[in-house]
Amino acid sequence: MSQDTFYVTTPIYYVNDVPHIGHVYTTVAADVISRYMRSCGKSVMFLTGTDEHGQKVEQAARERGLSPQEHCDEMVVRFQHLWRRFSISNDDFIRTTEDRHIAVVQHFLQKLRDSGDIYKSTYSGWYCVPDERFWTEKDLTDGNCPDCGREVNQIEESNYFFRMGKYQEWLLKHIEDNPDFIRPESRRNEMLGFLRKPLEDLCISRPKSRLHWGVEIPFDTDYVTYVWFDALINYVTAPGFTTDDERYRSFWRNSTHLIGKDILTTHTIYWPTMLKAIGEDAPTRVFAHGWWTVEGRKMSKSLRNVVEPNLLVDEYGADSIRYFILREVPFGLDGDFSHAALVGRINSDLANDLGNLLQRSLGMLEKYRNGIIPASPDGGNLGDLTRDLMDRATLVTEELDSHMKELAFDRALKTVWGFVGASNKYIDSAAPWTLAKEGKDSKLDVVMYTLFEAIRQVAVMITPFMPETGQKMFRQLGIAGKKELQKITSLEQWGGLPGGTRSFRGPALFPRIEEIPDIVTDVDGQDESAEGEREAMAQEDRTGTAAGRDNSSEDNLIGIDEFARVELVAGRVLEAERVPKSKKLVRLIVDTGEQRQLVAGIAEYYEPEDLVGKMIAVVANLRPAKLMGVESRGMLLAAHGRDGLSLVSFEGDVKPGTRIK
RNA sequence: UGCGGGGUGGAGCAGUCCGGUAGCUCGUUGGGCUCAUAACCCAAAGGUCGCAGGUUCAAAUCCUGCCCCCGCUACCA
Repeated sequence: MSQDTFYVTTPIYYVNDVPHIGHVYTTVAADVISRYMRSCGKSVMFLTGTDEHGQKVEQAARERGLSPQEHCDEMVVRFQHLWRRFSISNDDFIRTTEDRHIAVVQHFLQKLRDSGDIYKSTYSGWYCVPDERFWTEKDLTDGNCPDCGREVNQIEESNYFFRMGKYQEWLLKHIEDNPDFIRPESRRNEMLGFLRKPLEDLCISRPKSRLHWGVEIPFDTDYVTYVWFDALINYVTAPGFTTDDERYRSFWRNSTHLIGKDILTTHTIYWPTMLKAIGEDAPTRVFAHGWWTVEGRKMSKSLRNVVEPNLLVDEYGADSIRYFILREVPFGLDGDFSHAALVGRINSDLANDLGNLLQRSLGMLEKYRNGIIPASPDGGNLGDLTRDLMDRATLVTEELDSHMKELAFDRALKTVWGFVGASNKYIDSAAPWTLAKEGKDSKLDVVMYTLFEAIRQVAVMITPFMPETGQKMFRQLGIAGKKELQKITSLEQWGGLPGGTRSFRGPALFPRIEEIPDIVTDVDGQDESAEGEREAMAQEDRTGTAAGRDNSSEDNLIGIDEFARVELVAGRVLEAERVPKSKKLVRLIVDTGEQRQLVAGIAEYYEPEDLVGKMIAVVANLRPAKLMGVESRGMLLAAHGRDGLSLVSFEGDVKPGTRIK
């Protein structure tokens, strides 16, 4: 029974996030494996959804003047709509703010409480009021908030903790005994390494005074639960934990979590121990895939519009993108998303190899057999060429299956494309045009039938990856309505395609793309600002509040008020010396009305002694930072390009501390 | 600066753990075919496997040192 079920999940995406290629990647992978398993006749459950609790959501909602729930209801649509565009076939979509989920989280918490695995503890630490964040002693920068540099207060706080440490040995053994639990192997080793250190207990609550928008702890209404604790439980909520036990168990027995490599710890340490503590099994498999760079660079705000998923679908179609992201890079490794590579794949694999195979075959069928696929030749003199192709089909089906079970999507596709190549070669070797010319009708029947059965098998195999394309192919093969002939199960035996089927030649599956579209053209020439944008992006990822303003990325104009916030002053360099062991840093004491210490990365261009006495321009209200242990309060201005660096200076006499506008 | 990843024909990669003809895709060149989306099929050219030492009968692969690139971090234009 359990062998016939298959359960796969994506992470629940943070509802504030702007959907990007990473979200698409995980979700498409989950979709492909789901479609494949269904095609194999399994009972499949495919779950995705959104994580809707937490402070950032609360905050973003407040800024928009909405209730958190209203805010979520609006934001969630961006994911749901995108998944429709990408032909995602999820069976359920869970939102952590749904009653069904909240009930399970509370049940979970109560059960842990009852079994004694939750305890309350008081500790003290440092709290940054404006940031609403808690820091430990060692987080602090010069006694201030490491995030904003502002003052922090020592407070005492009580919270609930889950006795995670108690399960360390069990978990270690579980990982050792189940080599497939954490995949790929490099990630498994990483977690085994992680578990060499003692596993600490996990804080699972937040006082409502700090955070309201969350699942209330059932045994203490002054608290809500930690977002991760809430989020992970979605995986058992959806299949019916506590509400439909039979269904839940049948799916949980064969469960796969697909995740990005950044959330490995939560899924392979927190989650299994949480389940263990309430007497439930760990998920069967957690597979962590890699990250995408874009055009060779880390994804940044400016690059993001280059891979904005909706634009990609507009430009290339969902199937091409689905194919590319799974074909280009082994699942589990990092990869690069470049339009040149994408266009290369589309032209070479999809247009030339696959599309052209169908097109030329249909052309011949029309020419030689009026578009009707001849009857299946019964046994006898098939010839070596035909036999070879049939044998190869069997092998390919088997290979595909083993790759799919391993989630090795790239190899699965390579295998199928090997067969596409063999089919193209079969045409050349069998030379139907010669057979037609020479009037060798029965031989031509054999070749045409073999060819179309091969194409049908290709269509079946690629349908999980490219569902629209699969359907187009079935339509052209004249078997659009014959669902049984579209499933992997129909490949067990050669010859499913009925003779006498009328084909419908349609437009090319994938027209060649001759030029790389101009969504890419703004990629270059942004090097100067790449740094800042990278930072902006990182910031945004953390806060996730960019949704409203993200679409205005072209417009980087600021208002005078915004500029006015930057406090620029003139300053005289009093002292300058190299920061020991640094490559570029110079420590400066500058008189800007008051004396302040700056650290500037200009040592490659200026000798410290030459700087003394110079007037420079300084950003005075920059957040202090520590560079190689030396505090810098402000930043000097300089022009910096490929060919060097030049300090901004003044034309006439200026008094230190003079404001620059 | 620390940690991690990497340097293999024009491009992108595999091979490195477990030494022994250096492989794949794209591109290039030549040929074939004419059914097809200038597509398909065949063939060829093209590589000091980052550098320098060492171990070995034999090193892309093992050892030592060095150089360079990328990511996180760090050294704020």
